[in-house]
Amino acid sequence: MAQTDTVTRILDTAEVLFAERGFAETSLRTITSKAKVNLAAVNYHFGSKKALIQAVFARYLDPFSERFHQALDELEAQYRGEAIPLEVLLETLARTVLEVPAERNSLKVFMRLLGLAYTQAQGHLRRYIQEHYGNVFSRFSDLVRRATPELPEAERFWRLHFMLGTVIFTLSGLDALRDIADKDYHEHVSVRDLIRRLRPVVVAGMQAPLPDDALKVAG
Amino acid sequence: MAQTDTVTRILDTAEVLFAERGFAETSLRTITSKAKVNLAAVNYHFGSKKALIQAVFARYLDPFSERFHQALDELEAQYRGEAIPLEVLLETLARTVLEVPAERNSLKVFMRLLGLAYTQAQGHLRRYIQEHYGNVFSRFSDLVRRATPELPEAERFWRLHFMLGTVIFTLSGLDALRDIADKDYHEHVSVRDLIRRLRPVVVAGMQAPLPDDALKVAG
DNA sequence: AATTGTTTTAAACATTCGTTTATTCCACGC
DNA sequence: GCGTGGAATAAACGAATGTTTAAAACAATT
Repeated sequence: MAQTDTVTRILDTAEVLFAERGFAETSLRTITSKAKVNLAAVNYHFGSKKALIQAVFARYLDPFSERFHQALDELEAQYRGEAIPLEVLLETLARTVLEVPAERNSLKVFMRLLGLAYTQAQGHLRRYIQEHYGNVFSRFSDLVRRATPELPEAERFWRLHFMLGTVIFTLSGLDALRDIADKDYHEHVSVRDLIRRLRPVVVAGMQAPLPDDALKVAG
Repeated sequence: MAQTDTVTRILDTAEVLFAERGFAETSLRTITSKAKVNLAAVNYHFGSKKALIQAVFARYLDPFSERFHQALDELEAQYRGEAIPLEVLLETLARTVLEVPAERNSLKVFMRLLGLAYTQAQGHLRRYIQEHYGNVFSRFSDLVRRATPELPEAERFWRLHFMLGTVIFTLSGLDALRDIADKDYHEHVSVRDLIRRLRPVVVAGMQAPLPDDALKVAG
């Protein structure tokens, strides 16, 4: 075995560079030279750049998916058919998201990658994620439905994505925002600190009063 | 003058392609061929691809900035030194954002571009926007401060960006989300409809209770 | 009609990219 | 020791990119 496995070194380097610059802006040559690995190694071990991108995501999402399913199993057993409160669901989601990358101290990278998955073109990535991890989102989404029976179907769908936007946007653009915050408010925030701030905002957003029906149909 | 001005045709085509695929993924050859314009025209009229990207943004943000300043002038005159209520500020912001691209029916494109400006690498773009339009944000941000005196400085800063994330993330990923919503809920939403849904969520998020101080200092 | 300055055009340029090839290296089993 | 097979390497390939060049086309002025 080399000093560290070549595959691991590629993944470690790639995820950081992808998170910093995006996929198209990160060349295989940049990755392999920074990882001190031969250029051809990526195609040898992963097959293509697309496959490397997917592998980077899988390394986070596989453990996340497994742990989150497990955590939801426990919650469902605990609540025995009753609806699980929204705060508990959100808390569990947050805890799992925090746990997974904690071992490698890469929470920031993970968040940024999630943001990229949504905003970057890369149709193959969206398909890959949808195909491999769509059921986790479905399950969570069903539980949220039972926790917020007062919300109309569509309203809940949109609010979930509003909140997803809040979290991913903030945490994925964290570095830039933190620079401003440091400068203007002399208060250095950690990711965990931010999540503490996010919680009441997300809960309040989900439970906001329904919009009035004016202008319901519009062009 | 050609059928339509070459510069305009380039801008019209570029903004749509940028919004669809991002900046790095859109080549000058794709733009110029779709715009039925010679490849060299971009470098002749704009100087470089970077300058073209900035010009695309300026065409939206210049009118936006002007109108928004003007709207805030009127509000300040109307409230004569009193604090302008948060709802009014948000309403004014939303109205201006809706007005600017309305003339070209390009609200979706505008929103997507805003999202890209935040999430794509393109350091030059962030610098350009900060430099040219930073004062509009500052002014708005000051008015929000006066409207929410109960919020600690830093908390308000972060909540503003939480809400910015909600809006930009949702509207810039609109097409993908709308596909799902159409399929699952048979309810087709317009951008204006979404903004109607967004309003109570944003207001509630800004006015959410403060987070408890547990774990205030964390790694 | 000739001249001027601007715009358009086709072609080439120099890089950079992802991928492939052919070779070398190296550990392991026989 | 020898051969075998997986891994690493250097080099090249073909395609695509942003940019530049130099000539042609055009419009307006005198």
